[in-house]
Amino acid sequence: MSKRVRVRFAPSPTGGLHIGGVRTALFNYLFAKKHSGDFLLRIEDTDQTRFVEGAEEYIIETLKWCGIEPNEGVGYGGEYGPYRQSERKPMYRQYAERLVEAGHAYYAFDTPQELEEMRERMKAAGNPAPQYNWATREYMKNSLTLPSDVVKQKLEAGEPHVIRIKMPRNEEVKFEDLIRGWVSFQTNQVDDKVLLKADGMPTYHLAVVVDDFTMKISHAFRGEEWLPSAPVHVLLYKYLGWEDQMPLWAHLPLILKPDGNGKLSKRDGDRLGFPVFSLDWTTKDGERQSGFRERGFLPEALINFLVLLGWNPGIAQEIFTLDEMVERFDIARVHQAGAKFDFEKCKWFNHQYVQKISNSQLADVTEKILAEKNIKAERAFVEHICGLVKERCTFMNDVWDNAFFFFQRPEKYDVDAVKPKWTEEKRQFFDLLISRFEDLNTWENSEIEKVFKDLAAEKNIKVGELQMPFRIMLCGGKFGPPVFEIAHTIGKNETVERIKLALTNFNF
RNA sequence: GCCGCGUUGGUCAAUCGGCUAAGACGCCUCCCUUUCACGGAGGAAUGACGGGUUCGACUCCCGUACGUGGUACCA
Repeated sequence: MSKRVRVRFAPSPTGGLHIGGVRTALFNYLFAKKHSGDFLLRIEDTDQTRFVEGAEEYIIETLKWCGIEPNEGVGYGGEYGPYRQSERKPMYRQYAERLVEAGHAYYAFDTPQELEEMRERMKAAGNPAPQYNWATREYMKNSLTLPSDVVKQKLEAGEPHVIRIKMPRNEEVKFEDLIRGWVSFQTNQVDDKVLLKADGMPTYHLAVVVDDFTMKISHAFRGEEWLPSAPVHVLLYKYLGWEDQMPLWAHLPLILKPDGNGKLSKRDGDRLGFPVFSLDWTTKDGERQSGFRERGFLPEALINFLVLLGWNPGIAQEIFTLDEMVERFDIARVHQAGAKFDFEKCKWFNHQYVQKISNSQLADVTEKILAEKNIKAERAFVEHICGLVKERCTFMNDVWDNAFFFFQRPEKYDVDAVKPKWTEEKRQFFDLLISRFEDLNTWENSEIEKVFKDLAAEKNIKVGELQMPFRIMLCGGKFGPPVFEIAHTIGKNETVERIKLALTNFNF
């Protein structure tokens, strides 16, 4: 009987949540649902200097928007709280001290300056990345080098100190990663990580194992950037006597920049013109970072795109509902290699999903844009327009760009599309067309087309040669739904007015 | 530098020792449409390199190269 599946998404509230975080949350969610387990949200706010107001709410809102809500944790309650690490502060120290007593950790009194000096000295001696480890700790101020009475005295005097893990010498630490298989490390290569900081807060290393253990986490998924410190966590489970309760690890591949090298960062969005955050976010410096939601993405599309970045069910199908993802998801099929973010493909997914959406939903978004432009329109009309141009929309807020001419007359004309083939005969055709249109009693699509084509035949001009100028008169450019559909939709009077207006402008 | 992880078309990727190497995005051509888009039909484009193991290697092993991550009292 295996234990209940409990997974957690544990972000730090340091700003907007970028899509790498969203994907980590998604994989956790899918795994939890797949195994009828729990999905919890834990906030890792142990670094008080990096805490950002509002970031926690942002994370919760993102999860809600994406439809991958936790069922336990910050904002959701549960039996294993508190779920904010800052609120758990009092419980970490005892574990760190337990480790000290057992000889697996020690007090270190080195000041930041002393640490800096040590590093400078080592660098000067040719070590590019000095560590506080099995070798250097011998020369530092800690409970391993200082006489015990001095240590006791410092502790009692309340001298600032940290607790560091004492990495063993010449040992191999290995564990089986759900995605990568067996991974092993030599302890000599790992430094004596700080477990408890001078301010009494735990570092990530201590907090993640204490919390995962006490919250009964069964599977721990996190980004690949954590792999190098995994041996510290594995050892901590061992030293704390929780080895048999250690969650199964899975280190997720990174999401990389579309161009060049490195992992996707906040900067790449601005540089290449696409969002990397879930929602719009304004930093306290007033810097605005755009989000997928405001950009016009549908959460289902974003999720669908993200689930396939680093995971593949092995079938040709690419469009999945959340339920289908849950059904097919398998952590063992997550890739080992990082994946480059491809905005074109991301847009394709959104286009697919926009096509499925109702005209009414599209109209909701479009009405807001119309309101901003002070344009009033009947709801039914807006919905009809949305239906007409939907297939041309990649984003939810694309309707205006594809349909503005239904709401206002063109402000300029694509003269290059008309001028070269414009003739006096064509002008006469349109003059006549105006009166033919005015004589019409009804204004049906087919009827408009018939009148237009009959007149073209009378004047012996090819219909195709006339349709383009007609389109330019109505829309201003070479785009949009079928012309007769446009004429029908804007109505007879407006159509006639636009022809007249265009004719006065077509002076070539 | 050291350590970890990785490497199938431009990108996402299938393949679990039998490959004439799927599919999707993007790109190109054609058809539809005398617009744009959608849709349809085609096309170009891939196993980093070198050694093994094997009847047979994209698949397994080793080395090299390259990429990526870590190397903080940040997560």
